[in-house]
Amino acid sequence: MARETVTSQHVASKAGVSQSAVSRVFSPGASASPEMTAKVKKVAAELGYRPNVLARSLITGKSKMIGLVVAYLENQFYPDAVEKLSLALQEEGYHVLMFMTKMTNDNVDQILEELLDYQVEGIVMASAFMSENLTERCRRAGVPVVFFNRRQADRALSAITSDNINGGRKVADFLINGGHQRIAHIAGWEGASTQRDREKGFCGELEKQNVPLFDREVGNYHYESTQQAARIMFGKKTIPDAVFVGNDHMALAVMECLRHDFGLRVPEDVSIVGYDDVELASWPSFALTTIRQPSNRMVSETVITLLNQIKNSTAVSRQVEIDGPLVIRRSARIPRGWKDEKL
Amino acid sequence: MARETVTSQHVASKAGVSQSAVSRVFSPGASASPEMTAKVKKVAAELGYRPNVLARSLITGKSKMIGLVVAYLENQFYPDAVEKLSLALQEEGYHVLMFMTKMTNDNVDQILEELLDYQVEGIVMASAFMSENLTERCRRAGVPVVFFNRRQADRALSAITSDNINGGRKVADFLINGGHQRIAHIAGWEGASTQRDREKGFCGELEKQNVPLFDREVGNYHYESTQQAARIMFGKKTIPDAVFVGNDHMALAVMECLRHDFGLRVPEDVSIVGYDDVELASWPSFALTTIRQPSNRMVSETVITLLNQIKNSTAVSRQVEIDGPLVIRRSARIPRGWKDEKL
DNA sequence: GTGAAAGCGCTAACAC
DNA sequence: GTGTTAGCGCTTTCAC
Repeated sequence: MARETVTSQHVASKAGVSQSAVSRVFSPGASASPEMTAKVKKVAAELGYRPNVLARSLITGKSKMIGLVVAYLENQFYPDAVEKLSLALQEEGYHVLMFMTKMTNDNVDQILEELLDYQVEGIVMASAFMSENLTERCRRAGVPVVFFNRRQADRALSAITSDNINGGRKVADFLINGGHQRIAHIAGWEGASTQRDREKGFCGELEKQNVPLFDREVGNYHYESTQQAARIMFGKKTIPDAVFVGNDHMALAVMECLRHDFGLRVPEDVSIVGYDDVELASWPSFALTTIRQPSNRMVSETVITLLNQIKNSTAVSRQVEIDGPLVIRRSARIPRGWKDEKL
Repeated sequence: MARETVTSQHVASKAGVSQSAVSRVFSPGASASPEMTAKVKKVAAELGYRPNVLARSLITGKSKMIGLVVAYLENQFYPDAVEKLSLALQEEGYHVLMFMTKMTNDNVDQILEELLDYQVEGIVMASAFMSENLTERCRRAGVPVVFFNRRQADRALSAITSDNINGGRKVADFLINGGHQRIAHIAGWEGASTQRDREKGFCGELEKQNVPLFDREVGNYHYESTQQAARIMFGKKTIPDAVFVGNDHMALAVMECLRHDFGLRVPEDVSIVGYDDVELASWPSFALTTIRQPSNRMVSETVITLLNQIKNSTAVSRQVEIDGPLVIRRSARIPRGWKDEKL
């Protein structure tokens, strides 16, 4: 396995032209005559030459790489988003340098330093948190950051989310109108803005309509912890007749637990509402009523925002909140005469 | 957002040392006195200097990047594997440049060229196919390729899979012993070695035990196509009493279809067996009997194989097949007196 | 142990 | 349009 790198110099010598001529032939904007182009491309093909992107990056200052930081792929919403994001960026000529991290911000800082070391032109943070210190570094390095499905307090940072507050509000209204008496909440990780906003909207609407929150547990976005939370909540003497769960992934865990551990029926005994509208939510076994997060639009807004900031360093940061509809299926009792437009 | 790059030269001037001294301080193996190290690190921290990995790569020939090509993240097995692979490579100081592709090999060739342009040190192909032409280019470029969950005909290429033939065989034996009379198969994409091997083992064992294959359809690893396949198979006058489905993702699609479209019970009316043992398979709603693909071991073998070939260019390619157990749950009738060891 | 100098493979002025 | 020249930011001889 001899690493026999073919350089532009090799092509140049063999074609009897200058090295920079070869460079021009492979540079989209540069000027080269048809004959030159033909001759060089021919020799390049023979030798199997392709420009070294790293060397190019060094000089242009454009690596054409985007750093993607993602915390966990367990929740189907993320693989789906990662796939779409990756394809969209490829479409634009960018490539994704991917980093996994844990939800807690232990090693995020280190990971981000590494990303910057690779001279990425932009960073997408999906379900991960970033310290003040780091955001400052990114700013100084001129590397724009877009948060996907998370807000940061810092308005100087771009963030693309669904309208989580309004989503939570919709769920509360829907459940109250469904005549539920004991409405509970199982929360995701409280460090996430997504969770805080959904709960804020949800509880705000309950309060507004003078309905107390019957019970509350935390599932931390994990299947096991969520089932444990459900076992505590439904192991009590009086149990909720409706639960708003912080996302679909947890909502499904709750449904599994209620049906199989407690023999409860959904929605006859308990109504369940989730958030995200992942693929699984539509499976007939679950038919989960949920708020849709429009991942297509979230991804395209992310790409637009990021590329805009990359290309135009004076571009201002954006906080985009995309409204998502309540998708009514069978996991929650439907209010009489309910019209979707009501929301 | 001024892109104010801090170079080793800046640090050198401010610290009053040579540029190469700064380089040495940041090069793991190089020799620098404690005082020098302290002085340089101090100034570097003040300036926020970090070495430019791209420039380093250009000279060392080591980009510390691994290309990962993945076809679809819909099947939970892959996000799980990608997460593990990414973490394992990060552990070893490598980073993942990720490319999404379509299952058909339309644009894989182009994507691979782009990967090579980025000077990746190795490539992991997960659920994607690679043309002869490209494998040759990778060989010439000295970039080792490891196939994950796919074999290639070319023995010069490394491949890590589970023992799919034996897995298929186990399923057939299990179903026959369960007293099933009409055993069918719903296949994944026939272009995948994984599919061919599983079916080969499955049909081979049926034949050996003189049991005919009752019916066969193709689901192409997609939810929709699989449900369509199931509708055809179960829309006939006589239907199977057992189906081996090409992977869990499809098996779950079949279960949903049987239960909700046909009102059939699993396993009382039809036994279902899948392949992979994804997280979902263990959910009580499905309790899917399946062959486990040990993703942890598959990932670690992938990393070992790849890094070994990177570090030692004379390292020979490996084809690793990891045996996975039959995980017996409730989706398929269990033979009387069945002992796991039998397999 | 440290500095000077060369050069990784390429792009981008600059003359012609 | 094309060749010449000068670097991008770094590692790596090579003297000292």
